[in-house]
Amino acid sequence: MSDSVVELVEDGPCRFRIPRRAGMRVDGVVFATPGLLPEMAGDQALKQVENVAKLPGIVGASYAMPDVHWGYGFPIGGVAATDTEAGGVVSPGGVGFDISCGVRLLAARCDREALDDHLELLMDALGHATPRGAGKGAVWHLGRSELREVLAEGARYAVEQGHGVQRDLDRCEDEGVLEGAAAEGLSDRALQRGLGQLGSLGSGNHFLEVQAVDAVYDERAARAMGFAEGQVCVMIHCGSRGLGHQVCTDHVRKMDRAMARYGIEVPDRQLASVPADSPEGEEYLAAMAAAANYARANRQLLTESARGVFRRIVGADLDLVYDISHNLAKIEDHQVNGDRRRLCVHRKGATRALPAGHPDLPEDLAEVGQPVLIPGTMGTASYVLTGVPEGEAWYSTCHGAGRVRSRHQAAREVRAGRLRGELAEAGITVRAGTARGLAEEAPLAYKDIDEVVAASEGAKLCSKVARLVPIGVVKG
DNA sequence: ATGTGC
Repeated sequence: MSDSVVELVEDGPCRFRIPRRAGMRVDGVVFATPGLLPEMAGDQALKQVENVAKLPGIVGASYAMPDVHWGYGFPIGGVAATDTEAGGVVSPGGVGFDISCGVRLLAARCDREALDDHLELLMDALGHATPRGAGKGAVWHLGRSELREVLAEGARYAVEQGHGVQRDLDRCEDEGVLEGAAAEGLSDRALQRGLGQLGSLGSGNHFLEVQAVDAVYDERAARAMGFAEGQVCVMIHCGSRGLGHQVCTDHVRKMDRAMARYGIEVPDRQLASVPADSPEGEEYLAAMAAAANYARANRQLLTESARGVFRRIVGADLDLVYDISHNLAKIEDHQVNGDRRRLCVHRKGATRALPAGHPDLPEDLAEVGQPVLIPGTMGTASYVLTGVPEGEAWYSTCHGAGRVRSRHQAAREVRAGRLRGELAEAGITVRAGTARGLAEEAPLAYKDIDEVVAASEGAKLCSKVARLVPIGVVKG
């Protein structure tokens, strides 16, 4: 089909536009440098940006972040907001299978020199204390009633049960709990999968990493966030495991059937969606919130197990810098053409980035903005950014490096043993789940994180606070 | 991402 070629117009620094044409309700906007545009053979990411622009009720534009790549229905690295008061839809594909997958950063009360003598011991202990791998759990074995509490109350319930401190809630997005969660709406299969996985990493690109602050670009922000150059940090990247996956599967199926009743047609079945304020839409948002709460509690429990290891081996405590999701739909108020509107903002592989002065920020971050946590790959840097007042795309930015090689292709090209050696030479020690998993996550399978962050900053989506480098990696 | 694919 000739119309499958996407027209892309250069439209300012780090910015391309996909002009509106037949069926599109808004433009597509791709924040990237030419070198970061998807070029993997068969990569349909830009076509997906165009498809998303056809969703009922979409406002602004169909946005793509510099780490954009091909995903289920929506591209990963996509942001789309719909007007809930004007028939705007919600789509599970706009959130992704790993609901509320996200990143949490902890600052250790020690500098990197403190690890010199016992890094291997520390990594062995972290590897031992961190359940991981497909289908594997869990730090906390739950009963059914406890699971319901986790789904309703998220990290707040974990902290109430003694797994954490008040600051863990103060520094978590939504203070640790997304309101409006309804565990009753979850299928028995979703609940069953959630029972045995709370406090586990999963697999793929999920990790727990010991890092050091390598450079600080914004001293004032770093101080307020709670870290300084040379300090040791722990970054945890994981999500809602099998439970979130099952919630997505269940609701894609339901919406696929319900769509016709609302007169909704989408260019790709993977974009299955219903009005956000319809019974099916509200049911999805409530189930999604429950999965998001599970993800936050999951990261909270992994935090507690890492804390135990750090106290025992290093004698240092870990303080939460922030916890932020990059796979979520949220109901948010925004200005649209001069009017305050209630939007359903889908961020899939994209991170909320609130600027200084935003009312949703905790008091001690009000003057510097929300920490935006961007994981690199296991051989490369990670970043802490913050939102900026210009913040287009409903205050959103990138979420990571973004894949450029498929898992299959990476596994074919990379030998795990050799990769492990290269990482060791670079001073990075790895505790891997499987050799295959390690190869699939090799740095060469991803875009250059430094370029992605530079493009995000160049597009005025965020501003750099600090760069972190890996020391030890626990891989799923 | 995922008890790794209809």
